[in-house]
Amino acid sequence: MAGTKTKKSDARERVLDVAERLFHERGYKAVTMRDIADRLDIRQASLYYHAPGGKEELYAMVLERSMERHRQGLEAALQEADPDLSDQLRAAATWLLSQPPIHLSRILTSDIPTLSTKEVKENLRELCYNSTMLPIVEITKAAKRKKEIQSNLHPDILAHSFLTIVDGLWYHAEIQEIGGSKERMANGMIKVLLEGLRPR
Amino acid sequence: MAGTKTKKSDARERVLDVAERLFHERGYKAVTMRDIADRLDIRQASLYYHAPGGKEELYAMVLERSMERHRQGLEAALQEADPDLSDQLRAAATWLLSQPPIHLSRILTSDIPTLSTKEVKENLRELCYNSTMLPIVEITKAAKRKKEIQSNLHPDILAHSFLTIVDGLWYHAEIQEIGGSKERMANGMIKVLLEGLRPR
DNA sequence: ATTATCTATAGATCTATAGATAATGC
DNA sequence: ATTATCTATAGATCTATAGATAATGC
Repeated sequence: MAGTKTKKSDARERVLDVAERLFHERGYKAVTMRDIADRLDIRQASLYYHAPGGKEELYAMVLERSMERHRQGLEAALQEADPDLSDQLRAAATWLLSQPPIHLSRILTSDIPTLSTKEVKENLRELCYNSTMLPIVEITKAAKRKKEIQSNLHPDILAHSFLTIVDGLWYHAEIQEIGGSKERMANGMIKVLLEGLRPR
Repeated sequence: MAGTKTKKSDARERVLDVAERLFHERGYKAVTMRDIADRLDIRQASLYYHAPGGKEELYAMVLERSMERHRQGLEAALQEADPDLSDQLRAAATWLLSQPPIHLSRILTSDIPTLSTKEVKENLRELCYNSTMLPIVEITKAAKRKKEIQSNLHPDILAHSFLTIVDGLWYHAEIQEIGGSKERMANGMIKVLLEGLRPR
């Protein structure tokens, strides 16, 4: 009698999975409730059972779930990795590349701003920050304390740059075989960030 | 009799100005023809005089014009700057920050993919590449030839990363006073890319 | 004649609501 | 009773077309 089925709500998870895929791939406005329903082989109206608040609520649920997953994944990856920044960044990149691309900059500058309620927007923005940027900010701060790195740049800028760089790797990997796997590219970019392009 | 007015078509330029502003700010799908018309204080249908092909054509015209401007601006900035990479990148960043943010990654991964004709998509993608990435790719290649830098990363990845980093500075500058102007942040990030975060 | 607008409107699409139906679990 | 779907449809919004109008430039 191993419980093979429906822990709590199987249908709900399927809806969120498909919605997440589409929202993250195309952006909030480019996805219709019908697109999501079609992929689930259900009727568009049926989505309102899972998200009575409509499309905005569905998007918020999706973003909350995926950000929470990233927060946990990043923190776990960082705890397991060696304490030096190079390994930490590699571990973070490995986690990020094990998941679908976030498109963080689009989420922050396009998707969230089109939502209608100020409060939801602010909550989601903060959630994005805490889940993706904060973990990276923390390790750069720690590295700075240990004199491992030296920079007068604001840690937020470093963290944001790191995340958008990793996001960008998906694009290159899709467009053409540019030279190796995403993970190799990530390692190369991390080396650049730490050692610089100029020969030492 | 200094010709103060309408060189060729004043109205057309105004339409493209407003459309560019909105499309680049919010993304293709989040902007309606009505949004654009409202800002111009004209009727929505009047836009079809300037863009008979409709919204997609208007977007293509906007993107073509703005990419062409960036190509020229970047090339001019790079020619005037010192030949060493540090100055070249600073000049590029200064130009980019003198213009509204491009949101290049969103254009490439969200806006262009939602267009309907394959040919238009491919042309616009190529135009984006040639106008923004190619100039940066060229200077990194030249720097590599001169042994100024050393890296086995694909130049496209470096160029793309550079552009999305600069794009990201707008976000930080908007959100809160993080520590200085965008130009200062750009210089800081360029220094990181060249010298690395680790103390030399 | 050309340029740049307008009004009116068709047709498509999209979100959302109301209420019915069927299956499962107590 | 709860869960998860369905049908039918209202209402809003959005793109696009047809044809009229007014000003300007030859």
